[in-house]
Amino acid sequence: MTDAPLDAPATLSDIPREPTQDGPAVRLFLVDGSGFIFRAYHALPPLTRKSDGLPIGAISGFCNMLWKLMVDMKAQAEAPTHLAVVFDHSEQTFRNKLYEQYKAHRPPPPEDLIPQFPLMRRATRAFGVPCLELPGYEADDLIAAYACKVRDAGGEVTIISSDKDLMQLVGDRVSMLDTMKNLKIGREQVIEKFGVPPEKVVDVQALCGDSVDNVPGAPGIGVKTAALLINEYGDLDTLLARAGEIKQPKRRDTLIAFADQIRLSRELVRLDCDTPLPEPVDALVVDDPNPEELSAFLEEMEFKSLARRVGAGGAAPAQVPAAAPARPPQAAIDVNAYVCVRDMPTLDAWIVRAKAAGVVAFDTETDALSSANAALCGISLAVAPGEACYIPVGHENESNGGLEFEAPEAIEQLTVDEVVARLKPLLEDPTVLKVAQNAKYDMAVLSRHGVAVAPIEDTMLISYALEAGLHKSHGMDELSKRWLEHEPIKFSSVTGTGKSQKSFKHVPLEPATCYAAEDADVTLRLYELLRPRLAREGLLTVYETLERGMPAVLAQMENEGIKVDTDTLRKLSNDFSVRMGELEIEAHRLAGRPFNLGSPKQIGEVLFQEMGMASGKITATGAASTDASMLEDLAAQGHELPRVLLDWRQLSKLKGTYTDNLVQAIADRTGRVHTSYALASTTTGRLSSSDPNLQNIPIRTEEGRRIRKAFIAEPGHVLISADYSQIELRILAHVGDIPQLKRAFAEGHDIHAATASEMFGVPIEGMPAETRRRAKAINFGIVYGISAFGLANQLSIPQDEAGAYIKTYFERFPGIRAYMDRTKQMARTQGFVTTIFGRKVHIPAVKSKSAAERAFGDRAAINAPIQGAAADVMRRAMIRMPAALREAGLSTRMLLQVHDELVFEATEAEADATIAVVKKIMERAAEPAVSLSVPLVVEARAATNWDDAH
DNA sequence: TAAGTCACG
DNA sequence: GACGTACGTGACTTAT
Repeated sequence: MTDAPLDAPATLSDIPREPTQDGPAVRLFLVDGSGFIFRAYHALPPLTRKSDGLPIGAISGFCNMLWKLMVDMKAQAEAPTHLAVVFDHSEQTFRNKLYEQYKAHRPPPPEDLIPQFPLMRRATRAFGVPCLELPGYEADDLIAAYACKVRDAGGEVTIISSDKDLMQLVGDRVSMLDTMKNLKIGREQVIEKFGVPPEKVVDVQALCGDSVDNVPGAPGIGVKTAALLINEYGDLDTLLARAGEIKQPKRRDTLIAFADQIRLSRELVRLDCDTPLPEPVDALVVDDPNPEELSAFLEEMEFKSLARRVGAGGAAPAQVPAAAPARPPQAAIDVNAYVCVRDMPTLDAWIVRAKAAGVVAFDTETDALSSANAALCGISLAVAPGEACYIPVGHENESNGGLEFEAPEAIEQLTVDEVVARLKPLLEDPTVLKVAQNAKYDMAVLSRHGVAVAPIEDTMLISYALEAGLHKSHGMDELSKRWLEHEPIKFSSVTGTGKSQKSFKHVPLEPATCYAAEDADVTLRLYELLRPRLAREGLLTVYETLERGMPAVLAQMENEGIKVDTDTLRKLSNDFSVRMGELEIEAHRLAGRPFNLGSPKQIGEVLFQEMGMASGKITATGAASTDASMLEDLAAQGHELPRVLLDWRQLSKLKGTYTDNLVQAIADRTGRVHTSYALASTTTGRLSSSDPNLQNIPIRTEEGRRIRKAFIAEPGHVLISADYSQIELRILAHVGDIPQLKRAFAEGHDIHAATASEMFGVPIEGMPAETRRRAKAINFGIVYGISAFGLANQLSIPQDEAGAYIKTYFERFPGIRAYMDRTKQMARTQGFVTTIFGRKVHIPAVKSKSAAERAFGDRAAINAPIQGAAADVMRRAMIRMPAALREAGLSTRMLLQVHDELVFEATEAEADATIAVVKKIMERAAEPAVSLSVPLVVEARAATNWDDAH
């Protein structure tokens, strides 16, 4: 923890606030910035920022004190209307011209305080408070000038300081406040300290001087004597004029001898009301901090607990602390309050409101589920909680199957083109933040209408950055129920389900408006609720660098699609059918009866009951397993049928999952296959691909590769596959700090052979293939959270032998053990683990009552930082890729991502240049956030089909 | 809708 | 010390 253990208040938002600038009376708070930071510095232990050791003790205290002040201020019956923090300017001041020695003997500030000075100003601005400073003047001069100005205009001033030099300013409407001691300093307190009222403090100070500031004063005269003299003679000028009357010879002589020095001292301590004002008083009006700026700053400083407190307050209007349960956070969601926009003036009015708000949530409705073919039905906007509209553009009356004689009456709505044209400037306006739930979908749809939505935030990804692993879904319905305690209208309830389900374009405008506008409304509410948590929970950087840029990139990839060779796939499908038929006949012959080869249950009956083969392991439900490894075992025992079943299964899988369906998946619009990537479906940060899944296209078998060959480039183009070599093991070597592995990677050795060599003490040259295979299995096992059982299973060796390997591995690479132990520890104590890029992966299973589930959680915890970091690296590369290609003048398109591989389509002419750019971006993707201690290596190749590009 | 299986990293 | 057992996905088929 880097936070100051200072007492800080709970929240801002629940404290009633006076309207600012209401009436003429200005109530100004002026904070003495230097005073604040010196007190913070001395009050706190020397804290440093965890990530880089930057000293931040003073700035932490400063922030806590400032925040506490802001909260306390608002709690006052007559809350201040104006607030500023005043700083010394580091240059020489006019006092040095008067007296060279002024403040000359002051020791330099402590070394670890120096780097914190500039941060004070940033902190102040981050809290939304004006900073005041002026070259040639001290903070005290500015404080005096503002205090005089406001006081003379009939306002009130409170100076937040305990500096005695400022006490001369105290008066009827000017007081001081020592926030550390919670003391108000008024006229009485000044008299107590100086023995004179505030207006005579300067005279006393001129006499007694100040050793700290090197104000000379009169030698031998202290505060008591000075006050006595001033009270006796009325003021300094009178005293000096009548010095000869003083009875005590020493005092008399001193005052006469040092009269000039005393007058000089008075000039040095006197604060001048005529100091120019760098900002008008009006500029100091109290304002709430910009939550984003403040969050970003606090996160950068790594002030977690303050960020939490701050975020719980003003930044999140929707979040109500437990203290105020009676008041609902926002107006309840009322779907009947939404507006259906069907004319231009109304649309324009909403656009104006969105611009004024600076933030607009939006959602697109389309006539299909997958974005590849979807046409726009309408767009909804939300400009404030509860204030949302729906703009239909593509709704139609449902035809009655052509039974009517006349065409159905057209629906009165704006056209797609005019609405898009009108919304485009808003959606692309850099000063208006757009918010969407699963922005990728909306961006894909809109990009087909020539709209590049930016800047954009995604509530789904915010939830994912915050809580990956805690929930299966980060979909809007779940988020709404989870955070707003509101169940949105179900899509199926407006479209119907099953056979009678209709396209959204056929939904009547009234229910369509309720449904669509509610989505935008909910999205905006979720945004206001979740977004402040990012900074508060230290995940802003993760979100900004690993999540936020992805929707645009993926939308583009999905829209691009990839070409597949229909003929090849059809031929394959036929070929597979024929061979499956042959295998089926053979299987029935061997079984002695027909049975369904696709039914594990029937296979079990045939193999284990009728043919009497020994059943091995059982499935979760207690049935005898017939999976591939089981069938392999039986085949190895000399049985014929299992081999036939294995062959049939392979072909069945390939045909059913790939050949037939890929052809079906070709979109009419483009003639290409468009997958859909899920950004928030895995726990580790990986993507997933579906409809169709293009991340599991076969490659491991010869038959399978024939399918991969059907993924092709357009004529005159090539596909380029670029994949990270051993990225997970490289990350393991880095996080586990394994010198041998790091060296092997640095020198470009075969990592599995090097592992085997290290473990078994055999040279790499002439190493038996089996030895390397075992090391390879162990390396993979480690990444998965190894167990003797799992390794034994994988290698088909006895469990104790596998256990011995693991033991040897840990002895040779003790860093791995340490990594595993600390990772498990972290998971168990915090409930989550993190990647080197800061991504959080929650592992709730580690807290389970079941030992089995806990063990499962342990393994997931070991794997997540490795798999997750690899995913982080890939995301960074992907986000940077489009600009890098563009800047290189290349027209190359990124098409697919398969975890550690990217697939591009380039013209033949641009292939080589593309490979160079792609390799560079991918290999440097970790930088500058993380400096890996192993090189990242990318292998890239171009060919006309995907298989040959490997 | 669950279970079993298997394609991928 | 017992507990099931490599990590992360999606899609298909059968069976309920």
